[in-house]
Amino acid sequence: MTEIAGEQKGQRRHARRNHELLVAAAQDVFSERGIEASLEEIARRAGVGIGTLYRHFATREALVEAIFERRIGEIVAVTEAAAAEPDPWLAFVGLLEHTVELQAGDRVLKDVLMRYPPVAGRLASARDQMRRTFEQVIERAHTDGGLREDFTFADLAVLSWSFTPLIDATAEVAPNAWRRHLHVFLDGLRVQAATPQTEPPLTDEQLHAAMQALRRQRLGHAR
Amino acid sequence: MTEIAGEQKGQRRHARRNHELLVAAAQDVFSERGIEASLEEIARRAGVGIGTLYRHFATREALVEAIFERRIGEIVAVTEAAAAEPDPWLAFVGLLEHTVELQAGDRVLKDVLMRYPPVAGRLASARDQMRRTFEQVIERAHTDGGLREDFTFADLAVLSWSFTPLIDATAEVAPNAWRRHLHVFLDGLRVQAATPQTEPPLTDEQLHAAMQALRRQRLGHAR
DNA sequence: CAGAAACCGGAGGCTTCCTCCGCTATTTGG
DNA sequence: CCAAATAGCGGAGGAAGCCTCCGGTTTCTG
Repeated sequence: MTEIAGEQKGQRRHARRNHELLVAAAQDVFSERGIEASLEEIARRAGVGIGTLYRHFATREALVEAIFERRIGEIVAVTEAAAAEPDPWLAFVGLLEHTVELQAGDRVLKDVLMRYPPVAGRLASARDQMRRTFEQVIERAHTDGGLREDFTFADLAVLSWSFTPLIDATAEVAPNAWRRHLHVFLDGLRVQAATPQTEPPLTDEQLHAAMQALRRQRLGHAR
Repeated sequence: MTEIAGEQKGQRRHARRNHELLVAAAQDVFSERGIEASLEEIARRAGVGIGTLYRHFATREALVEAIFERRIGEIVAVTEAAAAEPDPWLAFVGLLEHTVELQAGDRVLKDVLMRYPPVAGRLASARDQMRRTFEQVIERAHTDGGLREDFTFADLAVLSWSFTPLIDATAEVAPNAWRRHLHVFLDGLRVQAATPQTEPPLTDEQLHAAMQALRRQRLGHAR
């Protein structure tokens, strides 16, 4: 179904060109209007028929994925750079800060992380790589950084979702407000502050289900 | 524009009846399908033409408001009950827990708080009353409950928004997951855990603007 | 250079939002 | 008690978006 952008012999020149025009137009339109922008407008802006858009990208998700294929390397690089900090606690804090900064600075990215969590598909391997990085940083912070022991990767995922409404609300008026929220949370994440938790962390299965629920609930129910 | 449900002399019997049918149908449909459910379906379910729906409730917001007019007293009561706890810290914790419980337990309420923050309108006085309650509880927790000094009402509002994605994602799979998140945050809110904040709290104006941004950004931009 | 494969674009069916207006039901004045 | 007035009803219809389908066009290949 989905076109794989390869170097197919029989592929017409304009097909590739249209593919790129569409991705570029989608990038523009999504960042102006949000991830729910009209696909017809994207086709119009790309100077292409709506049918062409749908042939290249069978779903809105496919279009989003194509946009992120361009940027995913950069995102992975940011997380790995943060992980390179030698002090375990500072690495942990930096990783969180840079992750949220990325979300706060790019509306499309934020929407994607919220609404189209990469539960599967071509971006999955990048996601897995990021997960490993996060887990290493958490591990280091546990053993030698003063991070409370009961904090898991799933907690981190959940935490990153929680910033979305805050970022949406304050983007125009106080674009750094999220830092205040994170600061308090970080104070609660130090081992000295920790008080026994009663609620267990999400298991991997629960986390996976939660990501899918997020995806479903966000836009439209009947599909 | 909006009908004021009074005891107008010249008002026909069926007008009032339809008003109630619509509110009841809206309650049902919104809780089944979410706050974005089709208004035409609400009209169908109420056994009424779409035109009638729009005459009674000029906008979706008006319909939402009418639903909450029924429940707002109960919500205020919950917050005041929590505030009645004598121990200042426990009162603060209980207030937060009960507020989030309310959101987690009622999909429509959660959506409303997120998407239609009562920035104005008939529900404003209830909102103001709740704000006073919250501020009193915060004040008590500051002076005698071990709450960190830099925590303000605006922080609390922002905090309550932050639960939405978490609740959405985990409602089916781990309906108490939000408690874990809140627990960490509360650990960070104790004065012993507090570390100096660099980012100032939102001012009232910023909070107001943030609420309006939330309202706008959520569903549809051009309206 | 012609046949074939790949590709294009938009018409059209469907859904939803919201407005407008002809019609019905209820009320009220004579 | 009967009509004129008026509050209220309901759905047709325009606008916009989603997605499918298919006749026509472009590009490649032999």
